[in-house]
Amino acid sequence: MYRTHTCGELRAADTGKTVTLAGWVQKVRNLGAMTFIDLRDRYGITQLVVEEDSAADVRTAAEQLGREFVVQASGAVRERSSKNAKIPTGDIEIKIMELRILNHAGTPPFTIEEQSDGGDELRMRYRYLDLRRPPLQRNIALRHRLAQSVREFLDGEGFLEIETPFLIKSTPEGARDFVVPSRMNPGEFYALPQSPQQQKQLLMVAGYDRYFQIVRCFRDEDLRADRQPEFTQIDCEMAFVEREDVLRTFESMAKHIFRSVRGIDMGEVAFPRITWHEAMARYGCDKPDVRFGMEIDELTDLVRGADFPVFDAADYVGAIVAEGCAGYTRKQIDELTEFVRRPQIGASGLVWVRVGEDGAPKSSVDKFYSPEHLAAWCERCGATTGDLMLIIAGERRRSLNALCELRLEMGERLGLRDRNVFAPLWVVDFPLLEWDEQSGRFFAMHHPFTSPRAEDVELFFTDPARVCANAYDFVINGVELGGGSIRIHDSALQARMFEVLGFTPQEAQAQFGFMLDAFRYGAPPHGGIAYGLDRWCAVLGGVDSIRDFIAFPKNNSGRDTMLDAPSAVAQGQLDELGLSVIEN
RNA sequence: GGUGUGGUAGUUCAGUUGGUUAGAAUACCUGCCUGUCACGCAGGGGGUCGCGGGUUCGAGUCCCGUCCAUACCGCCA
Repeated sequence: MYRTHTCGELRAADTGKTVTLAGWVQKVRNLGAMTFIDLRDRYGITQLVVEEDSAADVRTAAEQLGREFVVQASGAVRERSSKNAKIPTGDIEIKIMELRILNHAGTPPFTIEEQSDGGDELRMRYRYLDLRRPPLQRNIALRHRLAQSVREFLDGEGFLEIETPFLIKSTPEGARDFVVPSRMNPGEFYALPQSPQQQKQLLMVAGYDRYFQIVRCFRDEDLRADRQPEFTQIDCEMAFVEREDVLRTFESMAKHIFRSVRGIDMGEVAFPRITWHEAMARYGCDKPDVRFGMEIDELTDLVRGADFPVFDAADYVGAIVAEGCAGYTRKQIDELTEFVRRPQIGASGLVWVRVGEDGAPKSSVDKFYSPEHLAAWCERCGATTGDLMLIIAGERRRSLNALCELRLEMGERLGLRDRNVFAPLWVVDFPLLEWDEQSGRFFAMHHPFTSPRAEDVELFFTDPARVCANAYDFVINGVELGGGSIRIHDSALQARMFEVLGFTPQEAQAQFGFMLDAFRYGAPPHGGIAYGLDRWCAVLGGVDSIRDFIAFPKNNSGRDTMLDAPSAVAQGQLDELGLSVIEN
């Protein structure tokens, strides 16, 4: 037996026990006649002591120790003469009677501590060392608890966890597929699933009316802090349900998760819902952070005809009000102007109105607008004494996006985005289709199996651009944690969808024939949702990046720097697959 | 594909207007030390300043190119 206890569990009550611990040497403090060794495992740190009266072989072994050596130590638990309140085991130490070096270790390239001194790149290359650090261990444990909590809840609701294949068929819609060449079928390729969408719908046809899977998904697109080429979905689907059933079920799941992972009781009240159009108008984006107000108000109708060319030329003028910010200095406002003019935000400028102590508004456009004008704007936006109104004008979509970013920035500056506050929200009634100028065709905003709202089905055959989808996104704190829809289960409606998307019936049959066939044999009404497990982790952990919750993530270029993947393969492998690589 | 930021000791970083032998902290090595827990004290070793080119009497510093990392935009049904 390598150990009787872990390094995190011994307390003063264990005094006198003879124990054996095993772990990694965190630190050796040699004071001459006595040596203290901090022994670490994932449960904690326990102090070991070697003294002058210790056996010679113990003292010899202790002298050889270096950081991250793997050792086994036996001895008696005793109370410390000077206690350490910083660690849970700080009241005791182990007087070593036997010390066995189980393995030597080279000096690690960075310190294995709460706060490491290693940069991202280095820690990624030595991920197994980074994973020894307590913050990462906590993250990985949080991920585990989340997954357990999900299984617990869904199992209780009668969902079956069913595995679906990773080697499937490539489809041209949506994100790029990772493709896998087939040796037995030269010149042909599998694709890795972007999600098990089709399979889960087929499971509904197959009668498994409540399905879920915690499943890896793959998308060959560029990465972000919250996007990895392989990521994990909590994929769920239900049959014989309407939107309301799905929202209610998964609202309960969200509450269950918060309770079991964070100990937060979100109460009985239903999560707020907002339509997509409303979200765009009030927050400028489809995943609003509703931890704070500062909503957008449109001023377009109030600003026309005052010979201010910028506003007259704009097809949209909108504003947010930063409460109590009338005292912002020229420098601070210049900073905000710089912020909204950054290319990725793309506003051309920022107009401000300050409401002074006397209640009189002053603005950067006083030349063009009377105090009455400004007062009308203030009334529209609800700006009162001490407030700062920030106005952006231009093309509608772009200006709303800029206002959205500005709102988030101001929320951050004003401390309104507390990481321990969670504001969940359903965004519903997304447009079904998006017109793409470049290719001159519609694309499904969600995916081509998304059903129109019942009331829009007729419109779908006459004016598809105006149709709303029976789709919903789950958003917390401005992060899209999941999305889903009620699916099409009617083959005529599905055929119409492919027609609108510009597929000929032959193309639709070639790509999705198995779905269309299946729908001819009794598809029940069904719908579902898929959550990003990694993003759930990040939100619950209060951080922006999902990488710290993935044991072995990819870097920004999609590389695994530890494995050095992707990499070239041997010519023989290529020959077998009937592939050749073009050098450039 | 694009924009911003960064790349100097094992590591985290500083490095002025282009000017002597490129510094600090930490880690590492050696010695001393009986209550440390960021142990302390004394000493020591450690550098292709990402790479290539250019300007210059002289480049870590300026210019061009390139690679890598990172955040974002495009992209992500």
